[in-house]
Amino acid sequence: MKYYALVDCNNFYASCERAFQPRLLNRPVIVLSNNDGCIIARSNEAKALGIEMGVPYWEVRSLLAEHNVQVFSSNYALYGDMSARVMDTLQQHCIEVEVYSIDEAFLQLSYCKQGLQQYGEQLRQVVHQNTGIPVSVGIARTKTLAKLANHIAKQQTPGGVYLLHPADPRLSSLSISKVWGIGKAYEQKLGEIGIQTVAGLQQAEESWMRQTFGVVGLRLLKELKGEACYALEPPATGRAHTMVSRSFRRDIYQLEELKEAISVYASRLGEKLRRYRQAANQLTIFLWANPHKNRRADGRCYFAMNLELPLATSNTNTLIQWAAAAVERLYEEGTNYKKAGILAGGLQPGAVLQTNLFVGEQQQLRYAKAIEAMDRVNRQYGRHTVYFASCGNGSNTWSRKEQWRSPRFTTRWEEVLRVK
DNA sequence: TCTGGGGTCCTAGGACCC
DNA sequence: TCTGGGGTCCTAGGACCC
Repeated sequence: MKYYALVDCNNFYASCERAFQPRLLNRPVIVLSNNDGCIIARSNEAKALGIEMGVPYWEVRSLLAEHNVQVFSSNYALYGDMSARVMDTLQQHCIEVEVYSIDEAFLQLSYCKQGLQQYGEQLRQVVHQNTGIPVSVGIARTKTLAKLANHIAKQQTPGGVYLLHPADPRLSSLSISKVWGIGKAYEQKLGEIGIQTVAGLQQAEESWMRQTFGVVGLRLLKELKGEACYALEPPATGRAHTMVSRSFRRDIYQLEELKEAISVYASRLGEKLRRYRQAANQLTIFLWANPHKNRRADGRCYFAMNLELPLATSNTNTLIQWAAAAVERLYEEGTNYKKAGILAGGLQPGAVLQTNLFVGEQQQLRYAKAIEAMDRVNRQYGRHTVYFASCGNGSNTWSRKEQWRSPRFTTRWEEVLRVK
């Protein structure tokens, strides 16, 4: 019989902060989103204080101060590196691993000879030993059930490992909102016809699920009943889209500032594309007016423009030109813009060198070399060491806040932990 | 004052074609 | 007066995920 395990890091970002700062142990810790806007990770102590996920920071500032909660800005360099260490450890102990997100992996246990429970406990121990990150392990016959098992492991079992059978009595009191694939809308729709628990949902008619929630709903039901519809995914060969978008620290009214912002985002997009060795055929540039304080008569918030590029590219210079031109056309005076972004689609592999009648190969080669040199310098000395003039010199007043970022302990020599 | 970012998949509906 | 039907492709938008 084939089994799936879901290994999920507990309070991942908060645990990463703790791994290098023992003073944080047993104290409430939270991590904020970009722009220090919302709370996106909480240690158990912080959860116990009633601090909810996704809450704006300013709403709970006094509560945080009152309980001496330790606050951090997101430090993605640190989290990404810690994630890689956790995944390496898992791959050393299981042949079939699907890295599902930065803090989760599915394992397929068909060849596991030991007891499943014991195997889970060993995994937990070795990951903690190698990385300092605590994980929970859920095991079941389908991925959807393994996700649920992991939820139970976190909430209800001291050992952090749970083996779940489709007929487990705990499912008759477990809310459907905990099921992987059921969000707010589906929870409400199911609630309207009296389905609130997982056990209740397991009784639903397959034909009704198919009709009401499409193939996704049907698969979800089958998985809950123990019939596997999702296998381990092979490693992604490349994303379909790549996006860079950011909120501004304050509303922007001026075209020049918007163009500067989109140039910075286009530069980041170029870096991403080049890192994945991809080139984009299509770009979507979008602007958001502030939805919380909309100053427009028509109330519109979203403005976007699609572009087909004559040549697939990952060249920053080209991306900036297209993006800035799109912003000029989208811009309307008097609108308070809060966010902008750039999405690359139609991605092709490699394609560093593209020529056409107007830009000769020699010219392209020179561009490519210049960009390559720029990437190298920025990797070594930090982003924004070399940049395009249209991106401004970084002294703007719109870019994000990052007040409490911890050192990048594992990826920057100058920030390595010092032990006295 | 202050409200995240980056993805995927599916479906409905329009355009177009024969 | 009577005014087809079925297929494909594309896009926008909704739902979900972490």
